[in-house]
Amino acid sequence: MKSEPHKVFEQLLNSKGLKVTKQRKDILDYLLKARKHVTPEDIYRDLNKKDANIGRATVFRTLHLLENAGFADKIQFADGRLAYEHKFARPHHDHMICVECSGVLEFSNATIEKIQDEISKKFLFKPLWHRHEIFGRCKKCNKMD
Amino acid sequence: MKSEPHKVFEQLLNSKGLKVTKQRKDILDYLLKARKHVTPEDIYRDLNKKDANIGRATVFRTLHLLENAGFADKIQFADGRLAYEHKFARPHHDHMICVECSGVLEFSNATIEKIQDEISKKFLFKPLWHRHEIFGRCKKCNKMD
DNA sequence: ATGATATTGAGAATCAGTCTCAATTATATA
DNA sequence: TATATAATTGAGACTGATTCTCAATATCAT
Repeated sequence: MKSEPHKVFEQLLNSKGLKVTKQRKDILDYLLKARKHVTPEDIYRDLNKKDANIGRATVFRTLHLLENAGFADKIQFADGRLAYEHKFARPHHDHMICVECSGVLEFSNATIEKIQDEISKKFLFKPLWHRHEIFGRCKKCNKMD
Repeated sequence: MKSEPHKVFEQLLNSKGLKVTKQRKDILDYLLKARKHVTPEDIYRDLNKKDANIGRATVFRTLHLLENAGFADKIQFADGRLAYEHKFARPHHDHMICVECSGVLEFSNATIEKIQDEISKKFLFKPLWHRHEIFGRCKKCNKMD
């Protein structure tokens, strides 16, 4: 049986006249099962380990599709590498990113969000999305100094 | 006569056993005079228009140097392009970035900064720097829709 | 001025991401 | 189910940004 996210994804594809392909399902699956942020290269490598072969281009194309549909979000590590996470049944949150181990902690704060909106309004700026990342050393990496 | 930032920069170089070269001074100068965020390519192009020829590698090397020393900050536009600004006599601030025209507005808010610190403390995360960018449409670009 | 050392620019190399295009696959409809 | 149409695919060429390599050059302490 299909999981809810797969259903929702297929609805999106149908509504746009796009096709439900094995590759698209595999990539969504991979994101759903990942316990952490994954890079496009992770997806490419791991999916090719198994049966299917899947091109790099398809990985990027599908990630953009998911991102634009609001089903995935990306973050960027301190060295510039991009990584993705799915957004199904996950409320909005921002990240603390360890500069040593690239570990990611999540946080969210209603007051910050509210102030952001007020600031935007004051500048007549229409916010579409934001990125709030705190870079530093996580508990573990901080100990080792 | 030398501006204060140049003095401070040369002190840094001396303290690290690095040399004060024409290229490094030119790049700092360029950043100090720029009225907006500039890309490495801007710097490369404009400095080569004049007398000096300066390599791309040197532009990147010097920007990293300035960034690590805390004399420059970078932001990233919606399409991923990087741009730099100097930080001399400029208090900390964050950015609103227009997804249409790449225009940048600055904001800063003490309450947000305070909450960030509290959150970090709660997670035993040692914050080093942060990036808080709101992407959207500026007043001008919003009108045109 | 000299010598030790850091820095430089040119161009090769790398890397992530995009593009092109012929072959393949999904889907609507007969 | 077979067929027609249009979207999708993977391979590999391409791009643009950044880094690397290295011989030539510039800085600086002496």
